[in-house]
Amino acid sequence: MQRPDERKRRDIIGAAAKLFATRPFHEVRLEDVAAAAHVGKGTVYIYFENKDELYASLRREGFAAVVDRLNQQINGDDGQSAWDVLRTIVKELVSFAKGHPYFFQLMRDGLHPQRDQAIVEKRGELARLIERTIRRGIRRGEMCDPHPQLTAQFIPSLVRSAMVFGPSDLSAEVITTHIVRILGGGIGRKDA
Amino acid sequence: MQRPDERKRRDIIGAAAKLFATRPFHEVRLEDVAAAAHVGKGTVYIYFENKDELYASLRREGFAAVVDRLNQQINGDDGQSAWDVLRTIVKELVSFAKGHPYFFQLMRDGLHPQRDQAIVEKRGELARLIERTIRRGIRRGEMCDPHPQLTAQFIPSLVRSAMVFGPSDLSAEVITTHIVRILGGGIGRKDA
Amino acid sequence: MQRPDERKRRDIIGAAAKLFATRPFHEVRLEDVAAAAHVGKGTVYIYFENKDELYASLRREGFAAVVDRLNQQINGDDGQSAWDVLRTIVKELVSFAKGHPYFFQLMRDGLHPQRDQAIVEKRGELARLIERTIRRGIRRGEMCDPHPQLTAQFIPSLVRSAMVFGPSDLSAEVITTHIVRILGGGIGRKDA
Amino acid sequence: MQRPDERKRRDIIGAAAKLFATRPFHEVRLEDVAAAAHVGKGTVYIYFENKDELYASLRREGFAAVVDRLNQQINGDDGQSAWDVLRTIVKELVSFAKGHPYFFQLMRDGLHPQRDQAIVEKRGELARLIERTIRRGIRRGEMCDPHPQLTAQFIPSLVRSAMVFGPSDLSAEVITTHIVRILGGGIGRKDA
DNA sequence: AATGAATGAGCTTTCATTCAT
DNA sequence: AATGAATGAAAGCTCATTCAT
Repeated sequence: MQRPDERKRRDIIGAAAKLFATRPFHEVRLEDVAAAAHVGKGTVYIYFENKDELYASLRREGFAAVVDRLNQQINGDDGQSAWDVLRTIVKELVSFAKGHPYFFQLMRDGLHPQRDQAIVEKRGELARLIERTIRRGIRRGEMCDPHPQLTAQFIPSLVRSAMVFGPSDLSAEVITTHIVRILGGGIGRKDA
Repeated sequence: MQRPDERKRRDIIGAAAKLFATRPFHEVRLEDVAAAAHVGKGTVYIYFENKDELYASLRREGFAAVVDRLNQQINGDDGQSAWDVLRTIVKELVSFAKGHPYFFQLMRDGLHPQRDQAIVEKRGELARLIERTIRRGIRRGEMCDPHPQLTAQFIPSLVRSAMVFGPSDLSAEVITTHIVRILGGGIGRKDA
Repeated sequence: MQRPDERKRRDIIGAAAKLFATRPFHEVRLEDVAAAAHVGKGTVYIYFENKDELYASLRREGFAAVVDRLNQQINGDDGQSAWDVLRTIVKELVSFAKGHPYFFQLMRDGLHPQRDQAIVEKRGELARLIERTIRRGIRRGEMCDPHPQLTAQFIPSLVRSAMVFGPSDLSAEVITTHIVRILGGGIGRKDA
Repeated sequence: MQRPDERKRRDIIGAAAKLFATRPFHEVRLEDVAAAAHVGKGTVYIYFENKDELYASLRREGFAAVVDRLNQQINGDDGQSAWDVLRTIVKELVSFAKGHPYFFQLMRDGLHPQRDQAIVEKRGELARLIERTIRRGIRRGEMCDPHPQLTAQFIPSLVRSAMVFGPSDLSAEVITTHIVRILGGGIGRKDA
């Protein structure tokens, strides 16, 4: 007697992530997802209610993974400056994006939007995490930002932008540095 | 590309833009587009080859409109500082986004991506226009940016980000100012 | 510009009736119905919501046709005796059953039962029509029946029974006569 | 046909009877049957070849049970009048129908018909048993029926009709009496 | 023997596209 | 040119059946 297999679920999610990021939703046939995950078509329906649910799970879990990773990286040290934390956040986002090109693209999809409350929730969690860091920076006198909430939304977007539209030969390091640089001082002339 | 009734063509594009921005591609039925444009289903096929072409046209023309507007605003005065130009660009992008929320969301859709070469081309045109401005700023000693190409991609993304995920009660003025402010000096502490 | 075609609807109903009576519901593929009606698969969905609805329509309209025919045959003459009317009813039911072997079988299907209110309604209409005749016979002293409502249900069942399980070589006349004979005097010994 | 656990087999048959009588064949999932019988899905396949076979077994055994019961009731006394026997038959049929509403409905299902030869056989056995009684009545001068074969089919149908479509508050006694009454003398006026 | 996870044939249904009017 | 009825390819999904445990 077999038990539902968590590993199989992850296989399916993985295969789906790849396919959904490769082509638009309606061009991904469930049969292909199943084949890519080396399971039967019906098996997908054991682990996911339907195609929409599979897609939503994908995004939900992608967010959760990022947020978890960020929380781990950040929570430990409390002595860090807000800028250290912000750099860590950007660095993690970029590194995650490089490692999971599929997830990241799906996570910032603005067209399958507010439908799934859990995703909105997760996105908000990420945004709040960033916003909190900025506000801490302001309190500590390290930062100055009249709209930290808006800026918090900007940061993942900058990462996405670099990944999706930017030159493909840039390293994670370069992208991270450039984003932090802009946040730090813009692109105005630097004088001594 | 003159077609029998140019007004009808615009009606269809308008209706399509609204629907495509509201729900994902595969949930937009051509029948809905036709109904929203107050034409018959067959009529859509007189003006557009097929659904994909309609979607591509939409995005292509959206880009063209933005680029045209920017070119008009910028080309006139050549005496302006690069910062003036950049502020104009951001302002125009935000204003266009506010006026055409549908177009703008579609134009930055990262999921139906490099398929249509003409769109990649158009997106590139916009990016180059911005990049050129930054490079001019650098040449004139007004700006300092080791990756102007990347920064050029950032700017429309910031606008999109503000529109799609930002608090919905922000005015165009506020958004513009915030983006320019970050580009100008980041969110670091401002000292005299 | 074509208009929805009532003839096409009847074609589909006809083809469906034949198939649904030939094999059980789940063995009737919509594709076969479409083929038998000489229309495309999608066309069926223009005229009927789905397979269940098609089946229900079939039964609904079958009942309506029988009831209509009976009403026509009966309403005219009011001078007739209740027995004349009852014989007409049986005769019509048998003749309808012989002419529409498919409809009749579907109409008395006891397994797709109370689901569709309209069918229950129609079945009730037929039953009441028969019951009314019996009650009239009782009032006129021509009949004697302590449970006319139950007897009214018996009559279509006798017809169905003869059609579905009876020897297939019996003529409509013989069946009608036998049913009326039983109703008239049972199978007890007839003495002068 | 002894099987490992005869009780389990009966559980499955019982659960299946209930479900198959409640909804049409294609809406009964084997999983539901298994659940209702408190066994695993695979277990059903140990006792029955497949779904069709399960359904057929159900009906076959239902018929066998009825026929057995009737034979027991009848064969004993040979001194009885044909009417006594006929009344016993009707009474047993009604009582069986009340006790096994599921079986009885299925046994007269006209839509899954002549497929299974064994069922046709069983149905024929019941019909012959009744027909024989009528013929005996005729021989003894107690009955008069030009089509005993047809009448034999009528009798179980009348029972089914009363069960499925008749008012649900009628007792077995009333139904039996009414059927026998009709067979005995129809619904014509009774004169001294 | 018993189970229920896995499978995929096969069904229903949708919808882009065609085309007669 | 304009329409929407008609079409059927193609997709999602179900569920009878199998089989590893």
